[in-house]
Amino acid sequence: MSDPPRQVVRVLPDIVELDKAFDYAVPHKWFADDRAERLEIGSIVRITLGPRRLRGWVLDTHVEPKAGFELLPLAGLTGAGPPAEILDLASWAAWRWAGHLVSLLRAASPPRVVGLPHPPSSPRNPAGSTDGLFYEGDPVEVLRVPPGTQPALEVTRAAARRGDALILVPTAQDALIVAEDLARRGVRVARGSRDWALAAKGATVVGTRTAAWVPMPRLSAVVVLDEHSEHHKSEYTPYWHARDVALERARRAGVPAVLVSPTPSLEALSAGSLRAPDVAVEWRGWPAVDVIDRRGEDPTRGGLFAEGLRERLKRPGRVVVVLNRKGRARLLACKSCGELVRSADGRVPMMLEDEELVAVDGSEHRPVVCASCGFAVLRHLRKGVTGAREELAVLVGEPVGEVTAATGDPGDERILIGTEAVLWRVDAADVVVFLDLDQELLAPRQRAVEQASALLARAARLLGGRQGEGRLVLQTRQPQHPVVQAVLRGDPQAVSSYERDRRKALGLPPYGAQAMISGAVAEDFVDALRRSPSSCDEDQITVMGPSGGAYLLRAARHEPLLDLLASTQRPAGRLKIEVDPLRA
DNA sequence: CGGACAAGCTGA
DNA sequence: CAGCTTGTCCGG
Repeated sequence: MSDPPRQVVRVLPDIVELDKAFDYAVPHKWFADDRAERLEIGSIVRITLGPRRLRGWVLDTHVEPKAGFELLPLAGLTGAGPPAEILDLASWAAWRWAGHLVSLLRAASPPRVVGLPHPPSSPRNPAGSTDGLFYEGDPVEVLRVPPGTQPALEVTRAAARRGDALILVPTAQDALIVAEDLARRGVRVARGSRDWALAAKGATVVGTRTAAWVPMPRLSAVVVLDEHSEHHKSEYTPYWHARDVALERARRAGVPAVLVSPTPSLEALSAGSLRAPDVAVEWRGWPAVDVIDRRGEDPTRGGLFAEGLRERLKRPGRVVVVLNRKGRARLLACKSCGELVRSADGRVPMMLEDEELVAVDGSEHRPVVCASCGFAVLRHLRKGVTGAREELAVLVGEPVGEVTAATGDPGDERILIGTEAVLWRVDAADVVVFLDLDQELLAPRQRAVEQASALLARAARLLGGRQGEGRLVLQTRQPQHPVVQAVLRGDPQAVSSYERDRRKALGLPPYGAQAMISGAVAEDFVDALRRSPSSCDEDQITVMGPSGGAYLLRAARHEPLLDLLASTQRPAGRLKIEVDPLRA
């Protein structure tokens, strides 16, 4: 009927579950104006699909049209989208986190319409001197910096001196601090995806995790601050990690990356080479620590507050008390010797179930007897934040404010108590108390040790380094635990080694691959995986579960597991896949 | 995904 | 057999 199309493009509609591309003709009149010319890979267009008008991304600008097939014309050209190299990066991420490309393209697209095109046009940030902060020829570097100092700004300044740098930070507050610091130094700064168009013209980019996707035509370095922070991980499926996206991006662009953290993750340490400061310097960057060993207490009374805690709370200044009691913390302690009831290897707490002790991960059963002294009477250790607040107010004889993830701004009480959320609601403190550190250390999660370290590092940042008056107070029955010893000595190395050995032995990420599969159709999907020819041969993928409706897949390496997940047809219905889950 | 359409169930 | 539900297929 109509003229044959001069140009055919392939478009991915913005519908997550569809996950299928369609071809359209570029309208003839787009050649009369400049729209055909400005249409490029990643451009955001409007299409007609069945009865619907939808947004979509151009995946390919020159597709061989199928003969004898009438194509619909594109319905409109909306604006700029992720450029070709970001689209490739998003495809890689879709594989890496077993998700739909559409979800990642949403993260990689400008929040508001941006006009076309976006050639690198503006004046360059001068690419200049490299100073010792970037090792040439060592593509990924892990910089361990103690929490109480602020050398992170030195790193971001050094990165910006190299040219356009991508700087990822955990929170909007951090982004503001870094961006203002650089702007004061005359650096052209784009604030993450909110300044998408500016970034696309060429600038140093500072932002939280979505900034990992912003176009940067002249990327020259990548920096991730507090790379260990869970803020860098997406809260929605697919659960992509900005640190890993940024590392892949740096690798592809052939530019150096620096991962900065007081407590580097094993993922970081296995991606690059570690640089730590002098032992004495690092020690000074951690606050003074008070460990209150609760094993020696009279176990018949005890409660949340050890003897001696009251004086520490009476120290002048802001006091923050942390009690993480959201999940079911099921801790038992011996009534005689006070030792926590744990599995034989000491990693997992045990609870009472039908007249016997069962490890919370089900790995062990034994009779109700304390393993350390043989006493057969145990008691529960429990109490929530609200109850604790009232008790604490009585103990110190002054009002105490309560902060949880759900409450608003903290009041003006001198003493605050809350879940770990309280550590993000203030920006400085004179005393931070962990009422029950054992709950963190023994949480039934693979990453419990790393997460506990991260909490302590956050607290340490609020307190400042050892030259100040800040005090970190830890109530625990495990004073010898590597996490406790590490803060005490201001040296996180021991935790890294301990965790590395443990995870290597168990084949846990990053020394192995995992995927947690849940949702209504999890069972169907896992059946399909089992039937897949590639799952039964040499790749050795094991399926565990279901436990609480979720399956856990494990493999020695990521590639075979991710390839299997990507190549298996997903049944219709709710399916959640989390690669290398943080909990579990 | 959301619609179109076909095949199955129900009611009187 | 109308009227409704459920399932499968398809869109360019």
